[in-house]
Amino acid sequence: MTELEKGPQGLRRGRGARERILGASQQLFREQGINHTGMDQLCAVAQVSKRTAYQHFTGKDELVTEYLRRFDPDVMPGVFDRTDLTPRERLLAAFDVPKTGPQNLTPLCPYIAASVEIHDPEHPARQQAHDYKAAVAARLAETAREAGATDPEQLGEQLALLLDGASARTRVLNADAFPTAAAIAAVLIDKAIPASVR
Amino acid sequence: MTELEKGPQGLRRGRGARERILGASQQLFREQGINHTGMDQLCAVAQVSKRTAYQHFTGKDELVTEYLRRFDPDVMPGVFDRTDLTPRERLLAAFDVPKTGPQNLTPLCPYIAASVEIHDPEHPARQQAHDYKAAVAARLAETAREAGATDPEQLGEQLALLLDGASARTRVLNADAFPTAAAIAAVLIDKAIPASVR
DNA sequence: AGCTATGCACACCGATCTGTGTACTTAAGC
DNA sequence: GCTTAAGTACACAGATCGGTGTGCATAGCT
Repeated sequence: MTELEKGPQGLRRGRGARERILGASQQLFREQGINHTGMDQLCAVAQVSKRTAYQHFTGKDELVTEYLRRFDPDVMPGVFDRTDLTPRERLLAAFDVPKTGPQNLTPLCPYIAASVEIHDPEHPARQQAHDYKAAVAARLAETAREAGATDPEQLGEQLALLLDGASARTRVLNADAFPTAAAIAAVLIDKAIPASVR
Repeated sequence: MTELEKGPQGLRRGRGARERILGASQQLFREQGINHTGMDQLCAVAQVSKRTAYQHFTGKDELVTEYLRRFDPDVMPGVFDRTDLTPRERLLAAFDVPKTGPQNLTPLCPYIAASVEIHDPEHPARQQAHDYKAAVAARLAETAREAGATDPEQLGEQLALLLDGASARTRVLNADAFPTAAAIAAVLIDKAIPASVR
């Protein structure tokens, strides 16, 4: 993808130091948060020297931003590409998120986490989070339109809010809040789609 | 309130160092987050020597916990004590939160912020957050029962999720998400209260 | 072989963090 | 005036933070 794979001279050394750094970021930022993960530990997990890390990224800020950008290509994988489901089923499938965190819980959305951990609203990572959340709402609205909703944009924004609420609440309460959100979603979807379409 | 106001010997010195420390916490933790607020800065704002701060609190952890505990007594002031409103109106009033943050936005709920900033689920501050959120849901459920909802507990949990979603989403998008949440709430409330009661 | 880009190991910098040790000051009660 | 509790000022410890400088090893291309 990047220009690094085919430099003027080869660079097969570590077979992708950048990948390992971003992989370690994904693991550590999720497990311990962004602020509590030092560059030393991150480089140790990535099996990369600190010097190399700072040759790939100008600083931790850029690394965090790139870490968030990595989720962009696949906005909610396993939801919108489920062509075997009806649009309505796809909207509900968005609330069936994998529970890969501790206590068999869904880990906090990394974009919410970053937006809370990083206080500066002008930080590029915050911008990434903003863009991603807007993209999710747009995808939901698009699917809502397919499902025949009268006001797809509104429904998309509503469902997006439910997802964020479930994510945040799951973290605070240490209990799965997505079923509650899904129940609300079902109500909103049924209300937004006129009976004639069903 | 505390045993400090009337010690064996007087202690009018600073007229409540503890209060000033907690006041500074409230301001700084909100404005810059918990992790990005050092004890030095906090003590400077509170006009208290660092030595005194550590005589009132065993450490920053205890200070953070106490800072959160301070919100407990008044769970959502200006909502549940509005006797001039019907129970239904009170439920909707919960979404009419003051916008005291930057850009005329509602600042992120301090309990969500603490739950994200503090990674350890066993941290007493996390427990505080858990208890508070459970208390809010209980209060909402109680009011829902007054309003005649068929399943008050469910409605309370749903509305609590909406509040958390609005708070988190406002932070991520830098845009007020509470109107959207209030619209959903209105739908849920109307659906939960049988027509015969209205 | 020689050049060059990439990466590593390791020491190191300055800043900042939580938390303490020490000696001095102030106010209240006896 | 003496004692005692509370607070202050200030230096400092120990750790960690993000980030750099330096010298050396390695791999691919020409």
